[in-house]
Amino acid sequence: MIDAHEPKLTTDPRTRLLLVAEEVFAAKGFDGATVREICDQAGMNVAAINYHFGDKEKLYIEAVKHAHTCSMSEGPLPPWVVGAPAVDKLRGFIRQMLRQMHGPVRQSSLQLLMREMANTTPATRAVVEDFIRPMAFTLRELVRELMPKAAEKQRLMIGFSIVGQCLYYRQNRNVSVMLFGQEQIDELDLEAVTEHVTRFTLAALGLAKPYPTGEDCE
Amino acid sequence: MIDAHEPKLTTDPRTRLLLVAEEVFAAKGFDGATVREICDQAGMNVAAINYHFGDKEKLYIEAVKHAHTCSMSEGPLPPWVVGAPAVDKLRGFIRQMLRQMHGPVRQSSLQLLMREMANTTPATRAVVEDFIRPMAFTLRELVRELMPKAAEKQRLMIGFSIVGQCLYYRQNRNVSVMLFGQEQIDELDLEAVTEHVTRFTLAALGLAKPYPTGEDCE
DNA sequence: AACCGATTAAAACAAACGTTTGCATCAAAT
DNA sequence: ATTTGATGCAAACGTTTGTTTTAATCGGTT
Repeated sequence: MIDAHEPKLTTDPRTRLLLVAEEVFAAKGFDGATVREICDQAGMNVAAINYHFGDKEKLYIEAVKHAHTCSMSEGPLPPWVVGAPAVDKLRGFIRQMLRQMHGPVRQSSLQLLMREMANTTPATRAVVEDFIRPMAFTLRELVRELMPKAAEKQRLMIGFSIVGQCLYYRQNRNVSVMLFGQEQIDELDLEAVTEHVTRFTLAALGLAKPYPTGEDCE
Repeated sequence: MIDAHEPKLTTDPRTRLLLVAEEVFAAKGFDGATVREICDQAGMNVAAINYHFGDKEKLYIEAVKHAHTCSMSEGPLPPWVVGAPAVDKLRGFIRQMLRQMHGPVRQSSLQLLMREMANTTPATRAVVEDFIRPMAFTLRELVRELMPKAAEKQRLMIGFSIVGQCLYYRQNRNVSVMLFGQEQIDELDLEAVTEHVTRFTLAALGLAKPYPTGEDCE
C-alpha cells in the first residue's frame, strides 16, 4: 500500500502535507481520502493536519488552491502580442489549453481541479473565478474578434466547441484508453492534438481550408 | 434535509431502493453517500440494503447498471437506415448523443454514469463495454465513411472532436452556469446545440459551407 | 387457528472516521 | 540555565460508518 514514489525532498512539513493531500484527494476524492492515509504518506502524525490546517476541509481547500496556482504557473495564458492576427491568437490559445491538459503538469493537480469541476464543492467557486473565468473571458473576446457579426449565442457555442474539444482529452482519457488501448491514445501527443483541434476549428469557422480527406496532408 | 421530491409511486421495495440509490450515488459519489441516507430517503430501514442487495457495493453496481440500461432505453442509437447518406447519419448521431446529454433522461442516471467515467471504479468497465463501446464503434465507422482516405489517427481525433463537443454540455454544465449564468445556458436547448455542433463539425470536415460570419444565417 | 417463508423494524456490532488531548521535543531568546 | 513558543507524537475521544443480529410483522397455505 505504501510506496514512496514521490521523493520527499521538501523539508517544510506544511507543503509536504499539501502535496501529498493534493495527490490523495485527486485520486480518491474528498470523502474517499482519509486524513490517516494522507499523514502516513507524508510520514507525519495524524494530528498534523489539524495542527497545520485546522481540519480536513480546510486542507482540501488549500490543496485545491495550490493545485490551481500550480496549474496556472505552467503558463497563465500567454501575454499575447495584442496586435497578432486573431487566427494566430486562437492557435496559441488552443495550444496553451491543450498543453495544460496533456501535462506534464503535476498530474494530480489537474486531476483535482477536474474533480472539482465535475461536481461542485465549496472550493469550486474560487477556482472558477480565479482560474476558469479569465480563460473563458479571453476566449470569449477571441471568438468575438474572429466572428464579429455572429450572434452572442452562437459565439458562446463556438467557444464551447473549442474548449469541449480540448477538455475531452483530459476528462475522458480513461475511457478512451479503455476503448482504444493505451498506445493508440499515447500517440496523440500535444503537437498532434494541437494541430488537429486548431485545424478543425479554423475550418469550421471558414478561416482555413476544410479538413483534407486525403491521407497525407499539409 | 429530507424532502420527498420523488413521488414514491413504486411499490416494489427493491426498485424503490435502486432509484433512490441512483440519485444519492449520483449526487454524492460512492464514498459520500451513506446507506442510512439512502434507506431514509426510500422510507426503509437501514438493514434493507443488506437484505435486498447484500452490501453497499453490490447496490452501487446494480445502480450503475440500472442507470446504464435506463439511459440506453432512451434510444440505443437509432437503427439507422443503413443506406442513408453519411452526412445524415452523422447529424442523427450528434442529435442522439446530445439528446442524451440534455435529458430529459432521468437526470441522475447520466450523472452517475459521468461520475463513473470521470474516475474509474470496478463498475466502470462494464459500462464502457456495454454502453460506450457500441457508440464509439458506430461513430468510428461513421467517420471512416465520411473520410475514407484520412489516416486512422486523424479519424480518431475527429471522433474525439465530435463527442468532445457533445460531452461538454453535460460534463461542464455547472461551470458554464457559474461563468455565464443559468439563463444564458438554459437558452442552449437541444435543437440549438444540435444545429450548432452538426454545422460546426460538417464545416470542419468540408462537408458543408463554413460557419457563417453573418449575424443571421440559414 | 396454526404454521410458514418472506419481509421489515429496532437495536447493537466492530471498525474506521475526523478530531482533541496531554505530554515530549527542540531551537531560540532571556 | 531557564523560559518560551512552536511543533511532533502517541493515545484516546466521540461520532459515524457499513454490517449483523434478533425479534416482530404480514400474507398465504394447510
